[in-house]
Amino acid sequence: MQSPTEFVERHRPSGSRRSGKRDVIVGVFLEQDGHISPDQLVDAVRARDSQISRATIYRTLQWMTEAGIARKVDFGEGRFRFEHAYRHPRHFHLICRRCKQSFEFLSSDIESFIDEVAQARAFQVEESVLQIYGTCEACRAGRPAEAASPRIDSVFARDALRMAIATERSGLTFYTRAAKIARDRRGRTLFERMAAEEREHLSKLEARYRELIAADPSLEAQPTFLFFKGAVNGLFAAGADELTKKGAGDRHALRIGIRCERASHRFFKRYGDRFEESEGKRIFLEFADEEREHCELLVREYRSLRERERRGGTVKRRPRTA
Amino acid sequence: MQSPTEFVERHRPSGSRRSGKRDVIVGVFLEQDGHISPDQLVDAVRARDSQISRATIYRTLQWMTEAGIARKVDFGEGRFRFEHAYRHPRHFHLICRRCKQSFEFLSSDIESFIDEVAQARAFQVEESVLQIYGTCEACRAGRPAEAASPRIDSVFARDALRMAIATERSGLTFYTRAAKIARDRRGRTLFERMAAEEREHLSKLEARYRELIAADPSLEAQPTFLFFKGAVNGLFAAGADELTKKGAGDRHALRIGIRCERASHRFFKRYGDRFEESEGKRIFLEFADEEREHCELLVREYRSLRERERRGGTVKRRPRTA
DNA sequence: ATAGATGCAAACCCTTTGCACATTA
DNA sequence: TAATGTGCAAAGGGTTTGCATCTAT
Repeated sequence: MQSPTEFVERHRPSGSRRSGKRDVIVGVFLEQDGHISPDQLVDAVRARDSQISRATIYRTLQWMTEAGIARKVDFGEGRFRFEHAYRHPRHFHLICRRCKQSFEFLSSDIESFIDEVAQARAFQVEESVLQIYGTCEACRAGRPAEAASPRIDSVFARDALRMAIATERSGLTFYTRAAKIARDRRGRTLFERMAAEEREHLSKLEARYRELIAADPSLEAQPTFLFFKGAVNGLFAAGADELTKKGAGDRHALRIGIRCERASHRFFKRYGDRFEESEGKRIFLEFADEEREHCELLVREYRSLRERERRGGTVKRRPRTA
Repeated sequence: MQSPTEFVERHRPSGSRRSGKRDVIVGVFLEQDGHISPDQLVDAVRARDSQISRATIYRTLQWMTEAGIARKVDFGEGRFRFEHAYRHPRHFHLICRRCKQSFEFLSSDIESFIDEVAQARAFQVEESVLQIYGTCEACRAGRPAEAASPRIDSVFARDALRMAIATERSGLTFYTRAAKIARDRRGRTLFERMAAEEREHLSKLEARYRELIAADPSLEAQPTFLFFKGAVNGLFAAGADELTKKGAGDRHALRIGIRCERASHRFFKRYGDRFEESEGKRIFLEFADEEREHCELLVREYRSLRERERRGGTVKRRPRTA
């Protein structure tokens, strides 16, 4: 796992010189969590070190933003705030107007609809900002603001795992059902093997999940960071439905499987790529890899099945290029 | 349909006095479309009338915002912009960073996921801001910015109609299927009647749609304003699916129908209520009313069916309160 | 030696406000 | 007449910048 220093080094632009003051500012900034205003940063920096000018802090904020170390956010307060990107994926915000606290989340569902809208307009998206203003639970209940949650990084990892697990589960359902439905023995064997493999991956992912929770038991109770309802439904669950509806043959089932694995791969890959270095990112990319392997396996089987059909003359339909 | 003057009168707060200058500012403001900055408004106002002080314009903008005539928006430019609410529902924005133009849209899909996220956090939503930054089609193609589209009002009405039509269609499918499946004659008759009614409403809505398009043929080609994929799938389509899956009996089918009509009613009512006075709002509310009537009809039939079952002793299951 | 970093204060931009004056109910 | 609205200029907050000075490469 990447350290803050490595993170900064990786982002440092080539033309720029090292400077003690900037290092202090960047260091202090990375220690903050949440979305701080330049003023807050000035206070925090001055607490640690001597007299650093406000201008330098503004300049360093700009420098960090350009380097990708900081993100400038605007909560409509008439001034900007900054959040750091270290182990901190882009996200949306729920903003309490009473206590000014903000809560972060991501939703692959919302993002996929955003993509859809943009596509309908042939609009090329660079950045999406979603801010939900209102009153948080604590404020409505008259309770004091809650203690800061653990670093978002772990919550993100937790949800990435949950997402992978949910996908793996729907995959398991899919292959189990496919095995039951399969007509020829070889197809059944493959599907059973896939089901077994999903089961194995599943237990690995679950073990990893338990490990994560064991390392920090408070993690489990943290509110969801990554919402992904449609994502999972859209992957294997829909495929499993399709299986039952159409009374599909083996080859058809294979095709559905390939489609699902491919969609799943693409999904996890895309998400993984989008995020800054983090545990969640790694989980996504690893899972994307597994899905790619599954996909290749199915494709090989599909080809071999068609080959056998052709040779054995048992071709039921017109040969079609996948 | 409401005129700008009526609109302003309806929103004028009781304590405030009439004033010629304010009237001019409000008038000029309502003529603008898009999201204008105070500076732009100053220019526009001064072009029409004498010397109105910048301070007055700022004060009037604040006055309009409090009165609900204007909405303050923040595109992260370090200053605010204002858009008027006259025949102009709240919406989300696609913002082109190159030409600074912004495109408006709404998505019931996104909004329902926002609700879901908020609910998971027990967060009470007051306002959601979604801004998608990027490059618009015209800019990417090197074309000049497109001519201003017709007033968003008509596009909104068009999409409200499309949405109602889509819902009506899925309702028609539902009742047609229900009629086919129905076991007893009376149930079949009811479903057939409902199907006929949906068909009639459908043709009315379609006529209205054609009328709208005839009044302004350019309307049809306008990009979607209101996205509603999930909404329609979530209403009758899911109900129709359920019918086939479960091989439901008449009573069950009635229950599903009631649930769908109710969901549909709630959906259109909620949206209608949320919008400012506009043609789209009216369409939503009218449609909500129709769905409520359907719902009542089904409920009456459901009660009578249960009554007959009880009297005739043909009660198949435990009597349960709906 | 030279480009980049820093401090200071002034400038900037957008917006709000105090106060005297004008206007409306 | 009493409460609002208007103009002017000044103040306000947040942010950027010009310029002299310093410092890392």
